[in-house]
Amino acid sequence: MLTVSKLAKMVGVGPDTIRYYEREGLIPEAERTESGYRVYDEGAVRRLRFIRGSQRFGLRLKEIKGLLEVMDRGLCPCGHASDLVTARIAEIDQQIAELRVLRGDLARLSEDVGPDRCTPGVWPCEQELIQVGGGEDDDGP
Amino acid sequence: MLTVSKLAKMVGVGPDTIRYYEREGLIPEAERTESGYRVYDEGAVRRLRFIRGSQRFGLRLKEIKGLLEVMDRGLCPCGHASDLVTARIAEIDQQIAELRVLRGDLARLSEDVGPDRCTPGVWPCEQELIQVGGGEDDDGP
DNA sequence: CTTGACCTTGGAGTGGACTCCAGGGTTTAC
DNA sequence: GTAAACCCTGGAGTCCACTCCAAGGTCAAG
Repeated sequence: MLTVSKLAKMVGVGPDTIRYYEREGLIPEAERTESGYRVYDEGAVRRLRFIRGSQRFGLRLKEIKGLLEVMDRGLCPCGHASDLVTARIAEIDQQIAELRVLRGDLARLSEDVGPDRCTPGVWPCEQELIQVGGGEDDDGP
Repeated sequence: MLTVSKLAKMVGVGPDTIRYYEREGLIPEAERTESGYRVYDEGAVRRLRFIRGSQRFGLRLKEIKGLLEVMDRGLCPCGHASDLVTARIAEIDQQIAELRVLRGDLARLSEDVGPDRCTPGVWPCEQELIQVGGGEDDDGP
């Protein structure tokens, strides 16, 4: 019989996290001892590992909850999971693309701006950072 | 003479954002009209453009505040800015690397798991998502 | 003179996933 | 028998950069 912090240790989270997952409905309300302590079995370990594993793949608790609800109805969540994963891949590609652009901008910036670039009375980085056209001035309705 | 929302429009932010920056000390307390309205000049436009420009480069308000404080002391912030930018580049490289790993994992996952992969009584994605070794069991102190 | 668009303030809410707290009760080890 | 280490609860705090709110004051157009 597992107490909350033994379970926590087994899956590599804090006890508060488990209580939080319970509050959020990701795991069912735990059985209790006479004195009110939560008790868990191997099923809880599996469930928590599933949650943590899904998180490692960048799924959000809300989405994981959806997956678990499908499983709790006895259905296979693979189709649903596959959709989530496909969507996440697209998001990641998007994110990587954005980061690459940003990285390019930063690299250019760091060439132009440095400790040895300072000119009396002028702050090169200010110009670089302001970047003309910074204001998205509305061009009238 | 610019009111808060005219200034806001000029730099492409909401008026609340400007008041927020003031509260946070990124811009000095604005001059006021007799009736207490904030009034701004071109300097405020420059300052806000600097803030927004720095944000586009992924700098955090706290860091930007640091840059502005250097500038307010009459010094060139380029060295400091250059450090921040270098650090940010490293962070971004790290982030891109992590995202690439994650993307690879997800791609593999989505090959293994799909609507047509379901086997009666078995949920392929559960195994895939659990990933053996999920628990960072402590191996003793 | 009225209407509506602005301005003021302090404070609360957002999202995501925890994390920590006080003020109790319980169990375990010595 | 007592001290340490656990458990419980509800609620608040964390980070970040806003964003929205109510309740009131002010200003410009017609």
